[in-house]
Amino acid sequence: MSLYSICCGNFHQLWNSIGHSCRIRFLKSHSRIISETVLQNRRHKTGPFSTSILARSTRKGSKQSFSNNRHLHGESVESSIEVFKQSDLQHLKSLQCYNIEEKVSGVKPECPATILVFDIETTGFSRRGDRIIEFAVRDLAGGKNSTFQTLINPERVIPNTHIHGISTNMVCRSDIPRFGEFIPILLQYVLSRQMAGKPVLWVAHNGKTFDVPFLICEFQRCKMEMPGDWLFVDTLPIARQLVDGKTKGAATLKTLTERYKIPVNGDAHRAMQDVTALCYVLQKLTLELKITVPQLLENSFRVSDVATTPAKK
DNA sequence: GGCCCTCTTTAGGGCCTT
Repeated sequence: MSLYSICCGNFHQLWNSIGHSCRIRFLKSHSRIISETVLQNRRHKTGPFSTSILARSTRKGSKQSFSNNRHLHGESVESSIEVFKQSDLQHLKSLQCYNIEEKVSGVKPECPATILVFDIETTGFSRRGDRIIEFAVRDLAGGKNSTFQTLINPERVIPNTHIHGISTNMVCRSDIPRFGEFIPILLQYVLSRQMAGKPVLWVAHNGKTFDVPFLICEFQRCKMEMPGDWLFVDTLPIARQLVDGKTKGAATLKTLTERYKIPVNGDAHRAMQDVTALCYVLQKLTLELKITVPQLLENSFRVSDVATTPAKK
């Protein structure tokens, strides 16, 4: 099971929706309209395919590696034509072979997890002294209500408006939820997206040392616990398998969007814009490094794996 | 501030996030 097979139709939508990102201030979901092109393509597709390939990290000294097995579906490849370069498609098609088991059963394998790409905006870099002021997430499965974003009231002056454009007056209002009020809404949203008996896989860029510890500290400050079936993946070490990690700026989200020629519109450093960009980057990274969803799960980390210090009282 | 790399490990510096 690859991200390709999960997201092709959704990424097709993403591609078409760039420039039409959510501008919702508080808890309004963003619906997806299924493309007629994708639907038409799917009507003419053959059964599912899968293949096994050898994939190794080429970055010297990299400690993170992903083993093999990728699964592709004919419909995924075909419906992604408008999203990917012809060279990418040729690469994918060259990997295809019949999976007898799937062909006989005719059952399309389900994704082993709900994959949620997310990003936060904060009042600064310190998870102890700063606060989250915006949260955005996109479910790679797509469909209705697949995106969700909200501003969050930090109950303090925002010193870095020049970074994200979010001012104190925008969030320090009675109609903007505090993080403690936001948590149950987030939990309810995630539950609405979660498949029974399967984990939730959160994806963020530099999430291991920034987004996830920030979230954990906010949960702790509100005396709440994260669900035990939440797993996390950081795209930064994955990207560093492809680029020179010692070169300044080589693995930033901005550089990666430029590397893959991903058009980025809208306000810079806003959470949903970065989420949309990261969705594309994730797809491209996993394609280039031949990383499957099971491999992402195998290399994910849990809350207990993140070193955090208590939030300041 | 954690992670990673190296001119390292008895340390120091750069990257990445807002």
